[in-house]
Amino acid sequence: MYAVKESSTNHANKQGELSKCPVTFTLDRIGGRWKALILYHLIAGPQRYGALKKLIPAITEKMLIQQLKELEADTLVHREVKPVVPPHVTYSLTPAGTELAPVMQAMANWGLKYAAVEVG
Amino acid sequence: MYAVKESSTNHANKQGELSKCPVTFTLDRIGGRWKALILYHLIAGPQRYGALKKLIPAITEKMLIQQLKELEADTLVHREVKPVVPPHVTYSLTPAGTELAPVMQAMANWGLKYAAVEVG
DNA sequence: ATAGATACTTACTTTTTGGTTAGTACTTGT
DNA sequence: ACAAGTACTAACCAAAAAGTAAGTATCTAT
Repeated sequence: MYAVKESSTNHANKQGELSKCPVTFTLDRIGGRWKALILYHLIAGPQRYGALKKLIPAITEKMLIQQLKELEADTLVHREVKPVVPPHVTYSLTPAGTELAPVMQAMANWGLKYAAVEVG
Repeated sequence: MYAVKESSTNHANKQGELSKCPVTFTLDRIGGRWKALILYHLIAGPQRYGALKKLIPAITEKMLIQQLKELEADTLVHREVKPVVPPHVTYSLTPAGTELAPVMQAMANWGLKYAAVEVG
């Protein structure tokens, strides 16, 4: 016979939630499938909405806009609208977004090295 | 009246999938809510399963083990079992995992800086 | 005999994320 | 009058990720 299990639930563990570690803080803003990728493509400079769509062909319009909005809300990207028709909207990194560049750059470096390993 | 929409679906865009960018490659292995955090806590050195659980109180056992397994399958972490009872299992970074440290370190740096901004 | 320690495993449910498909606004050029 | 171009928006549904709660194995110490 075995003793009754104490529980390994998230709820029971939530006590530690407030004392978040810095990595968790960052992950909360740039985690997910798309955000780091979007930010990466903005490092080189501002991009129009349509340009981002082309740079990240796998993303759907819904996701691209949703993620851009969230990044904007977190003040990582800046959105600029030229009042013309058809619309002309440009996205760029804010200072806070720019300071994330090392993260994406490190990812790119690692990816370059190990993608090559797996192929070759 | 409007023209019929072409489609902005993922399927239609999948042509670009093979020519993956290096960031996507990296994200495929360390993306998600937990992996970067786990790797971060292994930078300082090998950790037992139970130690990781304490270092990351918000994670459930199921997730911790599942993520560790995936990281192991991607040869980012190494799992070592001492054949004793009770079990004694140690996780550590592989060379490939170690080379990801700059990513997590950059995240930690940014997190430290901007978490402070939000509070202060 | 049984409780304790450690590292898992499994079945099930909920939550979150993402995809599909369609539509809108507005102005210029034909 | 209408098609084209650009940047969205919204309703609905499916899939993936994560959470919950419980159980298992094995040896040591009591």
